[in-house]
Amino acid sequence: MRGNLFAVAVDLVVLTVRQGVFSTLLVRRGIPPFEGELALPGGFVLPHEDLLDAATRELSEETGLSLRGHHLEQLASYAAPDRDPRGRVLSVGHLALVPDLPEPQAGSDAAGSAWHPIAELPALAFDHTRILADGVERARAKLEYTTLAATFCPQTFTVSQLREVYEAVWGTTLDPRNFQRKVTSTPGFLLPTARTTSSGRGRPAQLFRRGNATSLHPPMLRD
Amino acid sequence: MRGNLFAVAVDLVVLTVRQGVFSTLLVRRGIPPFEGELALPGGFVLPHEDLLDAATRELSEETGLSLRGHHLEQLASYAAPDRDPRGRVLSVGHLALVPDLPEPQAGSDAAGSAWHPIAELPALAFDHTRILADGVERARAKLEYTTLAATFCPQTFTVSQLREVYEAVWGTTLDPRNFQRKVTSTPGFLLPTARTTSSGRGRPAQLFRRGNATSLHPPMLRD
DNA sequence: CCAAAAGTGTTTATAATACACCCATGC
DNA sequence: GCATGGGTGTATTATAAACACTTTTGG
Repeated sequence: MRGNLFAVAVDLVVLTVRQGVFSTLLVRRGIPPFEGELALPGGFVLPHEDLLDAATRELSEETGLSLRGHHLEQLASYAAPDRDPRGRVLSVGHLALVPDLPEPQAGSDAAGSAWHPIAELPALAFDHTRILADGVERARAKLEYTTLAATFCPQTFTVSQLREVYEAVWGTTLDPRNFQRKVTSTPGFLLPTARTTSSGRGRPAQLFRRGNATSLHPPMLRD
Repeated sequence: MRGNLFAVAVDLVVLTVRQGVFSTLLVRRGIPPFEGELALPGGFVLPHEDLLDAATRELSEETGLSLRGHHLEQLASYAAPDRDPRGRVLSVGHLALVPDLPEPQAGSDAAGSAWHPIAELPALAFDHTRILADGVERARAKLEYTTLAATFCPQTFTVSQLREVYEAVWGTTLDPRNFQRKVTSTPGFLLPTARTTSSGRGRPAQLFRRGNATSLHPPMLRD
């Protein structure tokens, strides 16, 4: 085997919708390089570790948040020769879509972490601005023709909550009545629950769980 | 920097349509491990090399084929701890979509290479069966909602040639008349040329070049 | 003239949009 | 009762599919 060795890291684009705002999780770096700057959560892969395991572990270590039961997929790899001042580092970007989680806690290598609105992003360390942009683009594209929007909702949710996800991610407004028909008539998108919401004004809404369908024909948004 | 070092390789899923058959390029390995078995073209990334450059170089070295001017994109990374008997190797899979190219030539580390129909694939070395399956799936998905089908065609081509690409990749038949209207009425898909085909039976067809549009609304195939 | 492939027009089915309307609850 | 959000029905419009038909070449 040729001796051109790389360090391999994972970085995470963790996206959510909280209070109607499409947001991502950023850490304040506690160690060099880029100490004190904002970055995606992430770190090096261990010798016998799988990539997805590494992503889950690093997020837990740096923010205290667990990805158990939430959507996690590989995004892309970034390997420009000069992307890390420490040497040749290939980073495998990951995309996680989660519901509104608890506030993150500071952990190893991170001075702290917090949710930031996608609409007003600061500059990030390394090439993380690009990785984040790729993750946001992928998330928006996937919402369009899959049922992944429901991964932003709690375990049970109403049609309105689901609609607010689309509206937050795309910055559009959708007709509540046509939206309702669209999602309830798509087989496998929503699993009906016997329960309804009791809180709030107006007629109580039915609660649903995520269905097992993945693809969405036709797409949710037309250009 | 922690000392968990990986070798990094690139592997290529090179797809084309030749004589109406959706096909991929495979090499016969000339060195261990898996010597003598079929595999995707690929190899290790050099110390200061970018991933796309490495993919282009390795394909050229192993098959003599050039990707200049053709579609090449990153597919995904594969890093299961035991995927390579030589040690920890992360491979970045790539997807290339090319027109009907010349026959490949044997090169370094490869005893030979040839086009194989996607419909009747042999077992491959390493986890290359999985990488190839992911590449084919991605290509099929992208044809549906992008204008990438034209990357399988020569520099100038007719509407019929383009239709044959869709039919070969998906194994369906499409109505030539509706297809014609669909692609010619999509802005930026096809750039008209002054020339027409002179060969063949029937009315000569107009020749087109690839347009600069990328996305295709609405998608070409409905489920 | 005939066969074959290119390309156009028109009808029909289907699906998306707009929006009027009714329902169930809190106050 | 009335405001508020949930949910259904329906007319209109846009789009896709089916297919009859015309065009232009080779033999």
